[in-house]
Amino acid sequence: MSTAKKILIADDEPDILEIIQFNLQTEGYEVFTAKNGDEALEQAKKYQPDLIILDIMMPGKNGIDVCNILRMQPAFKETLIVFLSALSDEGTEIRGLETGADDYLTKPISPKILLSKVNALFRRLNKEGNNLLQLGDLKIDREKYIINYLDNDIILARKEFELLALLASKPGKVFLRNEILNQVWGTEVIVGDRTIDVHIRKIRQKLDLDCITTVKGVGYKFEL
Amino acid sequence: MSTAKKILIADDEPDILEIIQFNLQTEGYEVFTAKNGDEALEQAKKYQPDLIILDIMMPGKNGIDVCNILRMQPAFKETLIVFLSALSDEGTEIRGLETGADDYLTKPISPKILLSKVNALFRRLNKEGNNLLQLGDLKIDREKYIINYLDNDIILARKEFELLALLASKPGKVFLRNEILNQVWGTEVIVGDRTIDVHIRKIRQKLDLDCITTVKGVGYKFEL
DNA sequence: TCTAATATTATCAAATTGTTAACCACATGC
DNA sequence: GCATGTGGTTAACAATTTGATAATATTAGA
Repeated sequence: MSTAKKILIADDEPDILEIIQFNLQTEGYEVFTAKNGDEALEQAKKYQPDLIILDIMMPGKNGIDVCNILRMQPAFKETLIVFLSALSDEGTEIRGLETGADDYLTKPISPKILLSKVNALFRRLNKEGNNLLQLGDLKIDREKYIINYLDNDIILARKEFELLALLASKPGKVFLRNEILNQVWGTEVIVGDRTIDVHIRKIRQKLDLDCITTVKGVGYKFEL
Repeated sequence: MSTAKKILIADDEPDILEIIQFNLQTEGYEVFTAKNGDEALEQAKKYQPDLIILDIMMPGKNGIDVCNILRMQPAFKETLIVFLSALSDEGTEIRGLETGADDYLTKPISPKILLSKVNALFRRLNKEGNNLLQLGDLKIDREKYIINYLDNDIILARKEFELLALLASKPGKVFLRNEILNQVWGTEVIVGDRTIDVHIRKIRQKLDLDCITTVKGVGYKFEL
């Protein structure tokens, strides 16, 4: 598990700052605050947050200025930036987004919705790359279509791979033969009784690892 | 330059569909539309859009259902999904975002703002600022259309280049034949079964480097 | 023990991909 | 206008892999 995500909030209204801070902390985020644009820049440099929530109207440098300054620096090219403003006119919102922000939210906003939006942003950000199951020494990469056991790549044919991926998607769960047929073969195709067995056999053989258990009369399950 | 980004819009109000379609097309996006949930699923499967804009209240399957169904399929795990709804109650919005959507917009919305939001989403998604890929001894310059291997320039034809550039954009990832067709050939053109193979063959030949692996029944992947 | 369920093995047809050559469209230079 | 070259697609066939089945052996459990 990675360390908690860091969020910096900049707003000149202490009340709002506090409410948001409380809600985000409750959700497990590490939160920093700033009361104006210059403080926001300082804090950003100091803590390198993963997400910055910027009010637009602040004394001194406003939010858009801050965003511009940040986006010019390589260190903040990829940082998530969200505006949170009472200004809801079209021009400002468009300008805000074109500055390179990832979202533009308008006050008043429910803390829960803010939280959902923040979660959605992080969800998208983290989606980069990793589509793989890690099960002990066994790695199943759906994107690369590779099984890796103890650093050895194992080549499975399509059906074999899909079957193993299915079983391994819920370790311990017993998949009925019907479920397996539906998931791997689809509902249209009809195949004989022994087809599943044969594929299971091939997986067991290639993996050389006792990880698929037969539950007689029911189905199969994956377990290390 | 890669092909235009594809956007699918699903809404049961023809007027809205048309306005949004027009605005997005003007901006250079390739737009598909659907009048209800089921149609949205069909179109999504058919065109593999980069972004899907879903109305929530639609006859038959509603937007949230559609999102749920899409997110369960590997092919749509990474697709951008945005809700656009007249429902502005907190519960729905939160549920929408937790379903795995990237944003939740409320009607009425100014076309310009929608455009800005869409642009912002694509901006974040495309980490590609770098027009040249460096992969071991292989350099791919998307701007100049030049491949260089061990200091030798290799001339590839356009389709060959785009195909290689696509595969190399995510080393290791297996690109389905469908994905390849959509990305390199576009959705309008229909080409025969062997076309991809022939191009792959030409690349392999010109590159004289074993970097493209066949995953039978699935697709191709680039790997050094 | 006895039986139904599963494992194993070999085999073969079907599906998938590789390879080559031919064809057409289009651009280029003469 | 005419040869020439290039890029892109397809057709035809070869090579390969896959996955289903049949036949048989083995096992778990009532």
